[in-house]
Amino acid sequence: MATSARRGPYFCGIDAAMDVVAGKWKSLILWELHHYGTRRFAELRRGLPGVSEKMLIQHLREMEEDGLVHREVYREVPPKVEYSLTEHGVSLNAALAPLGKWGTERMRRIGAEKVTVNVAASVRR
Amino acid sequence: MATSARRGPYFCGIDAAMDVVAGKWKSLILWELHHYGTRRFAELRRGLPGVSEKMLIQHLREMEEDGLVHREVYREVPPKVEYSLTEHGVSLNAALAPLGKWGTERMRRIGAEKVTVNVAASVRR
DNA sequence: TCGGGTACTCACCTGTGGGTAAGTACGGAT
DNA sequence: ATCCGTACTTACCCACAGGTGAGTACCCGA
Repeated sequence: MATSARRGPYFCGIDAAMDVVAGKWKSLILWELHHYGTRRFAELRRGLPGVSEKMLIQHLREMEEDGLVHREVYREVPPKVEYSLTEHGVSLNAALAPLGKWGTERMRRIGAEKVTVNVAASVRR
Repeated sequence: MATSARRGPYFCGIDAAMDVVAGKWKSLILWELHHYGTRRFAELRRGLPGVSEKMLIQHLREMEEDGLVHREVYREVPPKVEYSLTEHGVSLNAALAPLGKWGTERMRRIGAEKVTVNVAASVRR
């Protein structure tokens, strides 16, 4: 994978911000961590119906590199790892809030559906 | 191309907003149109050093579909087309402002460079 | 007459983002 | 004895985002 850069050069601030948020699940991870404060790997996986474990880890690692996410490992058996937002992650999440509002408004306008979380299915597997 | 959907379903507002902004140049087009009010195709191309004409058009068409951009054609020779933001485009741009600030701060933190616009080169070709 | 500028369209190609599926090491429950 | 759950890692595969380069129809300036 060679741990892609995400260090510019950028055209502008939006460009730089989009770079760390780009990725199918990153904004959702951000939201999930903000909402719950602290989450374990499997909790995140269940909270984001449809993520593959590979992408979840990859995104978490990148967000850690980018200083958005803190990773706390408890040397236990079975393994336990807790993820949480750093100060930068929290501020990024705050900066995304107006965008979220705009998006919600857009969903209303175009009558988009929300993802139907088939809880039964996602728990089953 | 089959004009991809961008109509959800979405997990949340951010998801819905990211969907219309996703694309290497869209946020920059938004900024450019916001800054200048109205821009012609070739002006945009020159304003975004590195865009391919194909992507510029494709993005503009999608943003028009999404109701962010207005396209005004003047039936002249040589052709003249003016692009500008719609009300929704303007509000999206406003919603992106805090994100832009955050990104600018991040650039400062990590010491990222700005894209060096080699004007000579981009004019030459 | 040639080149450059307008705004595109079309065909082709490649890199990579993201998905699938299996494997690992360990303990507890059934 | 087997399966489930923890948190991953690895290998493989494919769709598609985005780039390249050429073509179009017209006019203007050198």
